[in-house]
Amino acid sequence: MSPRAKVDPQLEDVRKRMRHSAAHVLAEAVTSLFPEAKLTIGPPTDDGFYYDFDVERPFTPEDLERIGAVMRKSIHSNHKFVEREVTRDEAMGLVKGNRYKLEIIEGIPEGERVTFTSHGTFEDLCRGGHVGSTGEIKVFKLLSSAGAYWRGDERNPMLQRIYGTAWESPQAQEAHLKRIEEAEKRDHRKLGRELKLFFFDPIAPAMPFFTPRGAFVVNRLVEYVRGLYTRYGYTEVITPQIFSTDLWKRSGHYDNYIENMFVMEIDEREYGVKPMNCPAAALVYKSDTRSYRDLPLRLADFGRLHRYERSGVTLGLTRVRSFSQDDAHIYCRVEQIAQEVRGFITMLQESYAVFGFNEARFTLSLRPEKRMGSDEIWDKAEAALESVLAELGVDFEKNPGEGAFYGPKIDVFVPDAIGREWQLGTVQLDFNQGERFDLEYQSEGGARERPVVIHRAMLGSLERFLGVLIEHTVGAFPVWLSPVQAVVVPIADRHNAYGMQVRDRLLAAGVRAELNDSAERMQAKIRDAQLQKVPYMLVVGDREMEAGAAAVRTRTGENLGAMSLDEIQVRLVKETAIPR
RNA sequence: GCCCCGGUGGCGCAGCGGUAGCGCAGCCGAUUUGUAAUCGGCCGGUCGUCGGUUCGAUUCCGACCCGGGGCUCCA
Repeated sequence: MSPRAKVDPQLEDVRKRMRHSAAHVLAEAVTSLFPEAKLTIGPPTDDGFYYDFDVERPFTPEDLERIGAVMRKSIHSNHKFVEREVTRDEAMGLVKGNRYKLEIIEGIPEGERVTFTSHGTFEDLCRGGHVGSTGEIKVFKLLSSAGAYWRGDERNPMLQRIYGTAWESPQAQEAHLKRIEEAEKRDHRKLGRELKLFFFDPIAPAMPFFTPRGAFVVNRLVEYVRGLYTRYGYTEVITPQIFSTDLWKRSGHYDNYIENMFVMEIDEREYGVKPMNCPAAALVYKSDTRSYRDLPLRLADFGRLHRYERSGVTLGLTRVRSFSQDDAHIYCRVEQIAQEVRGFITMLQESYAVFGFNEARFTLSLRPEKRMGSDEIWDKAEAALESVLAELGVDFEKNPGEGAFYGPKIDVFVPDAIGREWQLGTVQLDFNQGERFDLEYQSEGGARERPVVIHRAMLGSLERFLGVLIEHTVGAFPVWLSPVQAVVVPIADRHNAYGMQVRDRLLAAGVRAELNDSAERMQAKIRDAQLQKVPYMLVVGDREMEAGAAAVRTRTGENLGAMSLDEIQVRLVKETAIPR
């Protein structure tokens, strides 16, 4: 399901003007109800608009209602939007006392027009882009208010933002609100509880507990990745959880990342819980002498990571403080970068196709101002990444200056149910770790050389991946990932014994089957299995018992009719196999 | 970290100065039923924590913890 359907550009333009205009009307209403409010900015957004105000106190839901009512009046009056150009001095005079608007005017480049737009008696500094009159704002709804920093900088004062949505017709708005509602039903936090996959407890904030069902899914993902690793030439290591801060000082985390780490003191020695696997990988690399013949060396590590995320930034499974990644570090020569990245991206594409993540977005982040490593190596590395993407036909955006100080990277983003994008996969070249840990290998000529390190994760954090996967599938995992793959539904008590045989046979064949022998009616058992998104329901009654069969129903509501147990077993064994 | 909102049995909610109720789930009993909820009964809550106001607090106030919507952050 694509997060945003394409709409025709003309309609998009009308919506944008309408929403921008709605923001003006909102500002007008707030100004009339709260004369002391200072106006700042109010742009249209993808599906609505907002306006930020500097006010004495935050808005309450009741305020929003009053504001909405005043807006409706203004729209009813159908005031024309009129734009006028003013001189800078005039503009400064018009906004005096409002530091925000002054700042905006100061930011307008010399030679550019400074304009104000008015409707009725309200006027606001504005570069234009409105509908003809307020009456053209067909429908709108104020949705919420929230704090937001001026210019998005937390050192600046906090403003109060009001969010709204506006559409060309009540139907369009209704459809939009409906979409939001539907998306909420897919929220992985809600589904995680309903499907009994995971939960949180205040005793360990932002650290998920996986129940047997959730743990099964996570483990299954790991098994799947391990299967790929075998084919793609990786080996796996297991490393410690906690290291003396000596290691973090050496790796640079102590200087740059310590505020995000869990640190403790034991026996007068300071330790840090690992937030990343790389230093441990470096130690594994150093644990033996390495020759150019050993490269590329691909070391996978599913180690659990802990990061102290600031309170207020965590979100369900998608942003947690305890997680594990399908992480690996590849040690190779500069000339091998392209080959390694190609292999990785190929594997990533293969796996995303398996999960149906067709809308993945790739970004290529290039050298920042502050960086380490020679220009020559950056040239080679960036060229390698870019050529691999081009060669594999991957669409990507370039983000100049966005690379890490230690190397360029490719990130892969996938949207959740409401279109928020989450970074899952990543490949980061690292010219730093070799130096810091004094990593080397012996080359053909016997010289000691530094390997390049490639950090890479495919599914990324398994927790986050699961969260996004739940939203994509609405909890209906592919059969091979389903914690319960089939439920046997006896119609009456006299079918329970046979039902148990059916279940045991499937269990013996490696299918995760359950028997629902409760005193409920068949309908209720089916409903329960449906709600739990169990892919197969095997109904057994007199006829099936007689025939050594089960009536097969799928969670899509399809009734496949009676099938022999042999047939069912073959089908389920096939469908529950981990893809490869 | 910042602004706002919220925390009542496993889950979803109501109540809001006189120590709590509903639905679902669970348990027990009855029912034995052909593709999304059979009926009846029962159990279950120190109303997030700590402190204050009050004769009396789940209800009011404060602090803290946790969650949510945003902002910031995500070397």
